[in-house]
Amino acid sequence: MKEKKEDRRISRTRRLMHEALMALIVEKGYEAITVQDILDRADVGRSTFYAHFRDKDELLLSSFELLRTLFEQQQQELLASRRTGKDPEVYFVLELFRHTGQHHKLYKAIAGRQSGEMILKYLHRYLYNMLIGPNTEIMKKRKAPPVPIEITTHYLVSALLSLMTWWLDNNMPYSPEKMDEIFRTLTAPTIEAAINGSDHPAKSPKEFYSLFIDSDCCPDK
Amino acid sequence: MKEKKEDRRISRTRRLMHEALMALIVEKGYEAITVQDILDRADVGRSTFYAHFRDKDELLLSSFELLRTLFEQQQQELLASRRTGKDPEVYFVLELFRHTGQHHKLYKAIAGRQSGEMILKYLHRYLYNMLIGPNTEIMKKRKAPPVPIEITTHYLVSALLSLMTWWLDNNMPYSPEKMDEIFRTLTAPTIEAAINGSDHPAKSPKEFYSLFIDSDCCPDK
DNA sequence: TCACTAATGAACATTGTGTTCGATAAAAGA
DNA sequence: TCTTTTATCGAACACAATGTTCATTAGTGA
Repeated sequence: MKEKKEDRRISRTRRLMHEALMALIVEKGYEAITVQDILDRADVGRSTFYAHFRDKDELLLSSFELLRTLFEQQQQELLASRRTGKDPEVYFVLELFRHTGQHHKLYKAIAGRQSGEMILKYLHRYLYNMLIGPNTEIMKKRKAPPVPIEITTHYLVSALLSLMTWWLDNNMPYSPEKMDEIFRTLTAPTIEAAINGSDHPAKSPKEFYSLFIDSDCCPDK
Repeated sequence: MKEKKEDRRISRTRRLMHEALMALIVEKGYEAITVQDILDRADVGRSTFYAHFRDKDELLLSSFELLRTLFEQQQQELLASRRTGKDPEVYFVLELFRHTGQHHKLYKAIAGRQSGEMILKYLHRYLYNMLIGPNTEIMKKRKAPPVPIEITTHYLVSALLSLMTWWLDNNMPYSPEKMDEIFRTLTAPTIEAAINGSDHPAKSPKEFYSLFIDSDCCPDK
């Protein structure tokens, strides 16, 4: 059943503070926000703030946790509802882009350019830990990879986050489905090369740079 | 030749402040540093600091510019010395990894985990602007790419920076040459797919995820 | 040597932080 | 509805850090 023990005043205060923070991040960027700004916007007393959170960072982290829980619950429901269907798969990255599109205002405040650096590091670690287990499992059954698994995982998480923040910071000019397709286009060949092993070895520097430089010579400056 | 107009006291003071900042970043992280910390470490007066820099950020940015100038000068010299040789190519990413290895203490302070988020954004923009021009040039001569060039460029810069910071934060367990090879292994197939156009279209989500899930059937083809 | 100017250090106003506590108002429980 | 509980208020406080000012000191270049 419901664990509805929480005082109405508590939820109200916390909601007001979270809303104030989200609005302020979009307006002036996380670093520039003072606790006083949050108090004024949320119309909440100073001591009330410190009764709930140690500081600004803890409030932001709490907002992030709220969003993460929302996403994970939705994933669970999706997984349950599809278990009986013909296609039981839930594609993590696609669903993440969809969830981001659905709650883009929250995501923009929490994971966008204006948010605190701390959150992006936290997100990175969260996704990294999510991937490193399965990835290591896979590696046990394959031949030795040309690139260490920790690096590949780190790389893939950075790649996903870079697409995500680009998308948010450019006001989401593409659909979640398109972004997922872009992600797959950009990373699939990398994954095949780095995890499953490639038929051909790495290109030499010369070959590699010719991808950029085009047939004419002349490296810039 | 020399523009040696600068007062010895000025260079001395600036050097002391830069050194103090670098040491403090490694010790306690950029965000935790106060101006007072820098003054104590550099043994410099309060008003002297503000005579040189508006704030902490400007000092860090100045350190970054020093390093960037060092790198660019070295690149110019390298380019000049090799112009007469048999291999006139200077490979940017390889040279960047080499320079990083050579000055790893500075790079770790300025571009590592402990540094300010601001600098990484700055670096990202710097590298992005460096690549977006040539990339767009190339695109004019090719067929329409499956992924917009801005996204691919953003993606590649993030990928390079993620490898760079991983390398620094893990005490550089590989040689610059190895890191360059890893970079090429991970990005070359992506570049071919995204910039030069791919023979085969993006994998479907199902195919894509089977790269990870490692079902019994083999995801070749 | 001398004119110049960078560095000093102490004082100061200002802003933001985080804590405390009695009074008040709103909620939960009977 | 009445009572008990407790979250919030608001004002005061000590503290830490910022950024400015200015008269004084001392190092520099010519």
